[in-house]
Amino acid sequence: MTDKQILSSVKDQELIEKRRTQMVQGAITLFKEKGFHRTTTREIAKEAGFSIGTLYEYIRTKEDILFLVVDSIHHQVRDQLEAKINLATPSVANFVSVIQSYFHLMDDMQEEVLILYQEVKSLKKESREYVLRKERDMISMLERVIAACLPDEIAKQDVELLANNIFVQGQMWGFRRWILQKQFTLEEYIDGQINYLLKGLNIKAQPDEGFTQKGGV
Amino acid sequence: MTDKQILSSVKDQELIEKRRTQMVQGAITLFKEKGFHRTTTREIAKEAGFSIGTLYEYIRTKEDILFLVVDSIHHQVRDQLEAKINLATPSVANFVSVIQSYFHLMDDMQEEVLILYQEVKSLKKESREYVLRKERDMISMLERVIAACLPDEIAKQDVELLANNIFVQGQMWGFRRWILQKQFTLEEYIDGQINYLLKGLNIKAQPDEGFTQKGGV
Amino acid sequence: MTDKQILSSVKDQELIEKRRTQMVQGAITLFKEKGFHRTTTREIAKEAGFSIGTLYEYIRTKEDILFLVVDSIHHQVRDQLEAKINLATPSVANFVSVIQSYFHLMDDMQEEVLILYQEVKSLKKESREYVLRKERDMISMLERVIAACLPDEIAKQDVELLANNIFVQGQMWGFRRWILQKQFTLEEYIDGQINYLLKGLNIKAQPDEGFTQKGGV
Amino acid sequence: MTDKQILSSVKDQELIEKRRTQMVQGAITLFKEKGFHRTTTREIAKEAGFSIGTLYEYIRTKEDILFLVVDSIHHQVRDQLEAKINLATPSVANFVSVIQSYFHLMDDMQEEVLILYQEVKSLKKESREYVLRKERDMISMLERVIAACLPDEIAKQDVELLANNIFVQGQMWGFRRWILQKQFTLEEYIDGQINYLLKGLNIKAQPDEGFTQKGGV
DNA sequence: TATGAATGAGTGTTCATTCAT
DNA sequence: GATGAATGAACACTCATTCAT
Repeated sequence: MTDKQILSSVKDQELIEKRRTQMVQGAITLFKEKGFHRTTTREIAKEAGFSIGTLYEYIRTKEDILFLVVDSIHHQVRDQLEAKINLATPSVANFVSVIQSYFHLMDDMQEEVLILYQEVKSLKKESREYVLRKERDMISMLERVIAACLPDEIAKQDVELLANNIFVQGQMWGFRRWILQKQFTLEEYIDGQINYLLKGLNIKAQPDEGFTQKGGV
Repeated sequence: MTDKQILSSVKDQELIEKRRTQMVQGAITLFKEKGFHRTTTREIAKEAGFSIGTLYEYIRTKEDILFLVVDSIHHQVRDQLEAKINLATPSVANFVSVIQSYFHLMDDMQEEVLILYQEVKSLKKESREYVLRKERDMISMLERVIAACLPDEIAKQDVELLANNIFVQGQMWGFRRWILQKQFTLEEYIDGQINYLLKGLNIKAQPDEGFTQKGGV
Repeated sequence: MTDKQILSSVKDQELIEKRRTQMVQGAITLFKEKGFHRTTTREIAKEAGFSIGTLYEYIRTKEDILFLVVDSIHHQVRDQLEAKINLATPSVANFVSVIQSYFHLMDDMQEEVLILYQEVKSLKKESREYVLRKERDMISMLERVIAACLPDEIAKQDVELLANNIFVQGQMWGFRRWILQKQFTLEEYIDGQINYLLKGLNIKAQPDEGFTQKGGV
Repeated sequence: MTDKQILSSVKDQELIEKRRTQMVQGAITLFKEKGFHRTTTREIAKEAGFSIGTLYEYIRTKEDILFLVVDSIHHQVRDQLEAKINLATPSVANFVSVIQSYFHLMDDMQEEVLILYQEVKSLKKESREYVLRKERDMISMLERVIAACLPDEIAKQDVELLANNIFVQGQMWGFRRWILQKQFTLEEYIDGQINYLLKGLNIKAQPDEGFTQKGGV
């Protein structure tokens, strides 16, 4: 549904998907290093493994690449987060576990998230709005988890604020790594944040164990 | 101390300061609109009120301008925040008041803070580290306020985490305005955040009033 | 005889003719709109109803298409003009009628003639000379009509000049339409031109009627 | 008054004029050879004697160059023609002399006139209309000459037709040179055309001399 | 000190043409 | 014979930076 918006001269849908995946992977690699503006379409083509002419068979403008990249990152985050959410038997432990997974995910995708933050404003209005809508969806996912697991304790507006805070605290681990990652290990950071969250909600944390799952996400 | 790092062909220190102030103001105006990469040195010179030749008498490269801009924004934030901090008689109310001031400040400087977030990575390593050091200073200010006003209740690592959270929550109001400012007024946002902070610290909020000062920052 | 000069990978002569006809029709449509240089081979293929690969099975270069187009236009003009010429019983009325037919033809083919004028110089020397030879043939046709119908009154060089003038005045109706077609109807234009022609030749025009045939060409 | 429409980053008006003159001369040289589309902006810059960057200080787009070229050619033709027109004591001889001058001028400027014919359609609507208006002015000049010198003999619509015919016959000498210049010398061509003109107007040509001035234009 | 014209490497993008399937 | 994905040379245009005045 996404990719249809980006026009391609090539007709074979599978090929389009394959080439765009290559393109996006190459672009992400380069954007991490040098950002969108300092990266050349030629460099992206080379990194993706095909010629500049071929690149432009699958997109119309450089901005299209940025859109595909941003969209792809969102998809990854969303899909992986969704996989962690199981609201069959909602509970505080359930909530905690989702938050932990989300923080680990943000750890894995630090640099991708940085791209999101730094380059979204380079998109044209329409694409930007599309992307922001996607982000709202992700926050909604967190809201649903909160509402399901902590049902009676918290007003609608508080749910929203909480979801936003969690969302940003996860991203913060990555885009403020130069300070946070000197002061905390990931586990410490997660424990600390969850601790405050629960206390702020007047929920008792289990006293004798950290919240952090041991095995990573 | 800052400006000495940026070389200028001009000798007159006062003049340097004056021209750079013009230049930075022009640049900020333009960066808000179009970001660093899409803004031309010519445009900056024009906006500043002098010629491109003159511009280059006071800097060496376009990146120098970005550095000056980022540095200037930091200074502004820092100075205004410092003015709000009075630790003569530390108290919870005192802490709350500083946080409120900081949030109002972040509201005023939304777009400047956006520049910080989106363009710092365009600085060369050395400048970037300089800028990040400045940011650390600001977080330290918050840490000092926390440590002074809430002395016994909170471990060192928690202070750090808290300071970072507050710092980012303030910035978040601006750079996530497209979602937050649809859901909350500034006062609601501030009240909500402070509420959680204090509850997370097991401090009772005064029951019969919002925390928000009425008269703006 | 023409098409043999343009090489094709395909052997079947009928197919060649069919495909080239499609190609030429598509190309003319596009050239009218945007000219030769602004029209893409891809666009021509699409307009012709087959793929770019197929297009190149029937020609060698883009210029070949232009040649085919120009040649085709010439053929059309020539064939239609030839059909109007009947020198069995030559007379002034006969002459007038041919001229009228020619002017009507030029009216019908305004845009095609424009292509001739604007793009012939884009042909390589050899093709250009071929095309110009064809044009000379058409002028010769006019010369023959003049010589046959107005035999005694006019020297050889004058015949040539006259033929050229008539030829250009016909084209002029199309390629200067932005001015002529505001000032004259086609009938007025034809009458006017023929009037001068005959007076310049000291031939009396029939006093009580316009020369213009009523039923178009 | 013309050039103001083409924006330049350079402020010095004299310099603009100088550089644009260089540019236009270089461009004309190249357009004669290869036409507008096959000529590169870099080639124009080189031919003009400056860098591609400098070229773009004086224009915005390649089309601007074409406009300047077309406008310059028109100016030249117009100015030179105007210099030949002296209607103080109008007479048939006067008329003949202007026509002769015009034909000689068209001979001198054959290739420039070709550019006019072949490239005007590459201009955007607005510029094209501006150029066509200029051309109408030139035809008006011819109309005025005709009306002044041959006052009683010819209706308004006939004046218009005549002016257009003369105008095109002049240009035709150049853009149909491959045929005309094989059949006629310039003098023969001029004599022939004027001869028909006058006969068509029932004016007696002086019997014992050609009309052609001996000394060229 | 101030100016602004000059520079040219670099960028996004196009498009005629090829060739494996 | 037909297809259309791949190619890369070529192009118009930009912009940070310099330097003579």
